[in-house]
Amino acid sequence: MQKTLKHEIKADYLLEKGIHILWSKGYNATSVNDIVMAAGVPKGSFYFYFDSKEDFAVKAIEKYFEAQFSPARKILENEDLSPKQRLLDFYLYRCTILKEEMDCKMGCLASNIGNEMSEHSESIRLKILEKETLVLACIREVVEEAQNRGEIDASLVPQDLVAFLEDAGKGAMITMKEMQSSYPVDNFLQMVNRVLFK
Amino acid sequence: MQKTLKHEIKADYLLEKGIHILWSKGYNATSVNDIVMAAGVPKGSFYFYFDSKEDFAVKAIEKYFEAQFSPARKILENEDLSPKQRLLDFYLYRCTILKEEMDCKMGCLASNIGNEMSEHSESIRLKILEKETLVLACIREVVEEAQNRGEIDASLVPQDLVAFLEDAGKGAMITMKEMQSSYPVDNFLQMVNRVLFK
DNA sequence: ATTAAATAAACGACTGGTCAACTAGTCAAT
DNA sequence: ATTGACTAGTTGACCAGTCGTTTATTTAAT
Repeated sequence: MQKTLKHEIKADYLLEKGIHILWSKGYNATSVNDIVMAAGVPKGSFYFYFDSKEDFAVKAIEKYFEAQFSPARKILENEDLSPKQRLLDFYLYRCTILKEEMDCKMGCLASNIGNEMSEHSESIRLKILEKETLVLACIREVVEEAQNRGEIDASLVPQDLVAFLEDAGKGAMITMKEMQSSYPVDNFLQMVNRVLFK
Repeated sequence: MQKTLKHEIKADYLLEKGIHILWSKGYNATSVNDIVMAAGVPKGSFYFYFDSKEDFAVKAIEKYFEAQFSPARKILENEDLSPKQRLLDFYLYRCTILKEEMDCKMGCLASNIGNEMSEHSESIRLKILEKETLVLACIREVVEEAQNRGEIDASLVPQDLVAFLEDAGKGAMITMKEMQSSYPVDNFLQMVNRVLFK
């Protein structure tokens, strides 16, 4: 068991170092060499901890979601605030991260890799789908709560509304990368306010 | 000048054959070999017609926009219909293309390449930005017309509305690829109707 | 004769992945 | 307590193949 723990720790270290490269350069432009060099680990070790580059990417996506979504989820589940306020805070938080932490240039790892690889790697596609479904479910719960309280137009189908908002955010993120400006994300936020408050 | 014409024709032929590969596989996963093999042309010729792979991509994006946006633009400029109806038709048309012609798997070349390459190729980034700005302007014109006629809520800033809709469509397209389902795009369309009709 | 165009071969660099040799530590049997 | 078998972990050389690009040369049209 000690071995297994140690194994996991080092695999996690590789992931930690590799995620940012994968995030910034995408899948195909990131080489196994890039990853092991960033981690200061010989190439052979990589294949002791991961079956393949694809396997690494799948695990990187998993780790990415855990790291990124956890704090956002806390906002969503903060019982001190009204559901609607939680939703607004949630989107504000995520947009702020996008803009500030990543200089409007990196977007979201899952979205980047998903767009690049969905057609060509089923395991990557399914992993992203799995995680995004989870995120959608969390948001939808709060939307339903808000509708029950009459804070949000109850004629909107929660699933559809949430899917639309997530997609709109996704698109704004990509345009943000293209423009290297925060305008699309700011605009998205303003529109979210408008939709949710209408 | 005859030479130049012939030159252009063959360059165009290369582009035509290469665009679909670039579209489907993305930039990094598409090799110059893939392109010349698809066109049945020896590799050396490629570099007679294009400075580099990057140059090829830039020109492919240009050609792609011309081919894809032209018919959509006609819908937008059809004076027989009201501006609002034109907008609805326009989005319906583009979504239909996305779903049917490409089996929910390919999305939009510009969006794919933009997301993959914006951070790493300034020439690609700027070309996409240029073309998308043009598209935005065309749509905005019709929105303004619709607002003047009172068909669309005049309190919405046209630029912001159009940017938001385009981004939402972009995001829906990516999710469509991830889900391999038309739901995101159908949902987008329904939401557009809701926003424009409100 | 001039020159655009076409071509195959080759370039060095790099790719994802393999592998046999090696180290260090564990544990059971002596 | 010491041994030897075993094993998790480590390592860099190496593989066959591909990458984007360049080149020298040939072909074809003017």
